[in-house]
Amino acid sequence: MRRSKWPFLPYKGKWQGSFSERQAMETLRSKVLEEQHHSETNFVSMLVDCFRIYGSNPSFSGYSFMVQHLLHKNFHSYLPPILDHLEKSERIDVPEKFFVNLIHEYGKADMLQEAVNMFLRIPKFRCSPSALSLNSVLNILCRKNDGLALIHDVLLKAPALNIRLEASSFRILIRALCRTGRVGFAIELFNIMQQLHEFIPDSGFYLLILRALCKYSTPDEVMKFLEDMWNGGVLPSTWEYNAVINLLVSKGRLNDAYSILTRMKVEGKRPDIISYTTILNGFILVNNFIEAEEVFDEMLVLGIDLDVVTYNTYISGLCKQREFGRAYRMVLCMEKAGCKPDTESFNTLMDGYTKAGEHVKVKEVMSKMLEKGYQGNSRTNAILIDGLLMEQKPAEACQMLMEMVSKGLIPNSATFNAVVCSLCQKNFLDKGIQVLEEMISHSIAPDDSLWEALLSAINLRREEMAVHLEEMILGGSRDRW
DNA sequence: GTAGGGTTAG
Repeated sequence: MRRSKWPFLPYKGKWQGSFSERQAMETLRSKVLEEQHHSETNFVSMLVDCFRIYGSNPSFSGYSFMVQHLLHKNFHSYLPPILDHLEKSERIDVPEKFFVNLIHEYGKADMLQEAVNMFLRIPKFRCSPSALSLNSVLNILCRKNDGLALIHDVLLKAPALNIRLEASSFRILIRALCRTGRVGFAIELFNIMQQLHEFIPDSGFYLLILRALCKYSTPDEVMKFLEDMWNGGVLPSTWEYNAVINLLVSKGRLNDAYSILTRMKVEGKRPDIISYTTILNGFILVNNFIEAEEVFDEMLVLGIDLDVVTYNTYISGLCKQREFGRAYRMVLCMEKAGCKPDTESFNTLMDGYTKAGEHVKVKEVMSKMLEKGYQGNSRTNAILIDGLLMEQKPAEACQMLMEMVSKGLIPNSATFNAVVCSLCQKNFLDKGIQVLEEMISHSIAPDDSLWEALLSAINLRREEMAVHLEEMILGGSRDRW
């Protein structure tokens, strides 16, 4: 519907009021725009004067406009006088939306205490706050770590403001607790919400907590909560089940992980490529190649389109079984099966050959990779360095590592540590220290074995020098002194 | 309606 262009709509029963307010607002708008701000600008009198010209007091729109203007200009410190004035304007009942916005803006400006104070002050503006205001303040407090400490106080004072906590408020709190890894408290609050406040949680609550448990908790806790969910008639999606499987696999609980896969099928949710690859990898990690093979076969039977991650995982399994022929063929043939290998496919194969001491084959795969147009990445180099260390060639490994660094490919701590250790053990103390300096400049922490190797190399050097010095002194004193 | 989540140097 089109709104009338004319301002002659009844406003508080008087169109004159509306008209003069419009004029005052126009004046205020232009005044604010042309005003060159300096520290002594008095925004309250600017507001009051604009309205006084037309014989009235500032309307709510006037206050609101001024507040918006100050927020827009980031003049937060000029707000208090305006707000004080609004508080004393007894004929204006301030709508709650105004405070929700203000609290949000204080949050954006990191003025958390001001936001809390504003929230607690709402009734003084002839407004009854609801869960809307409470949620807005909880939202900003939950986002920042500094804010979490203020939540307790806000919750304690909420009843005095006549605000009833709603499910949405609990959701904000539980989400914050989950995000910061305090899942135990989240579950506690979740229980309080159901028992004391008699809320029936929707599936969103369960999923929020389940996801956090997968990230921060133990398999037992996750399985326990999963039981609760099932009993509560809430079924996780494939997404959540995959997170559960991932946790179980990472803790070596392969049987539990596999039972989740079975459960998914019972619930009619088809486990996807992520579910299967995670389990496939799990069986390979614990050297259970028979089960791994079965999982892989099941994927093929179900017609799941294998992707490069699945292939790479499977290839790593073949390498662990020293089935290098099959692994090599798979890297070369997977493209025909509809999946282009990536650098990691070659890396996996090279890593397998390296661990088996097949250094000639490593070079062969490397040239194959380059021939096919793939560039090595930092892991390729790390694998090659590993090979050189195994061949007892620490100086060459060191050179390769330094070349990597100069190209901006920063190896991880394991590679750095291994190179420094080998250098020290072979008595290349200076080179070792040079690499150590490089590590430290990239904030990579040396591990205990490195310090040990370094110290024994230093001791060895000291003994050599002591012997050398002794010989020098004994030899020289005879003639000169 | 979609991506995301899964491998991978110890």
